[in-house]
Amino acid sequence: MPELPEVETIVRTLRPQVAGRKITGVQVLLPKTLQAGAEFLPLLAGARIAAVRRRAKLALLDLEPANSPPLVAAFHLKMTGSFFVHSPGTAPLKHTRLIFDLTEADAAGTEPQSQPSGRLFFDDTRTFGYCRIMPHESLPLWDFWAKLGPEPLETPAAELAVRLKAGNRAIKAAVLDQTVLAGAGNIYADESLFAAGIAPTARGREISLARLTVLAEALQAVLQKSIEECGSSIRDYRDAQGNAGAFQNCFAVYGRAGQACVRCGMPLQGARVAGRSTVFCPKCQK
DNA sequence: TCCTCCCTGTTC
DNA sequence: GAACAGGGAGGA
Repeated sequence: MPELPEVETIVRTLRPQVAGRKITGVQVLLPKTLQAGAEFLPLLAGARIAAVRRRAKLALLDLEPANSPPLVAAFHLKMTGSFFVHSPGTAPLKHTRLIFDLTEADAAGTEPQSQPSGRLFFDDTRTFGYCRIMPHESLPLWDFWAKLGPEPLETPAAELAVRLKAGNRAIKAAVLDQTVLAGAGNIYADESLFAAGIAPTARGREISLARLTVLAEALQAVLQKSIEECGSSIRDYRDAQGNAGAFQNCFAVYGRAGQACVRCGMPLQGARVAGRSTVFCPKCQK
């Protein structure tokens, strides 16, 4: 379940492995994974990977085809998407959905080498993830992209607080809503609500702006800390070098229903909020 | 605003 | 062999 810190870690570990290299070919092993942009596949042979970046929970490859305008490949990893660079000739794995064959990084002005020197695999066990290829200039026209809220780590907490206050739903639903702020998922929603002492079911409208600012700051802190720990590895998350993160060792509430609250010792409570499994402390969170 | 569904591997 | 994990689309 890559959320913002995990996708950021994946992008950081993928970047040095593929940036500057050229694509020599693409294999689509599961058609539905390529959710849009199949018509651009013929342009990819010879395209240079100019940048690897993140927005919200999306991993983006900026591509420069040889003789046409820039493209972007936008990947949503959902729960089980992952990247890994294998040696040339490596056969697809059981859950490999997409393969980009790559050359070595090219020196400026040189022709792309004809021999592939690596294969970028997009693996996705549960097939919820997707890739969309589109012209770079079309990115703002993609509805999901256009509706994304601000990056929580690049936005003042006070501004995030105002956005969280809108609406009358459970505050956890607002934190998870990518149009309110982009990048939080179930883990970081629960962890930030605990850190801020706010019950996940509290209604945004009824929480003071001061407390919502505390929540926004808590979210920023927990995301930042998790990035430093290279994300949370529960079940199968790995970065693009196959390494696990360590932030799961810092969880105060996520996955700890029935265990003692780290603050007051009371048993943590499990519940279902906003359609998601939720853990909170009934005493510390109001 | 809230619920169901998509999907497969793991756990009970 | 059922319950569960969950981001986001789509419908009630």
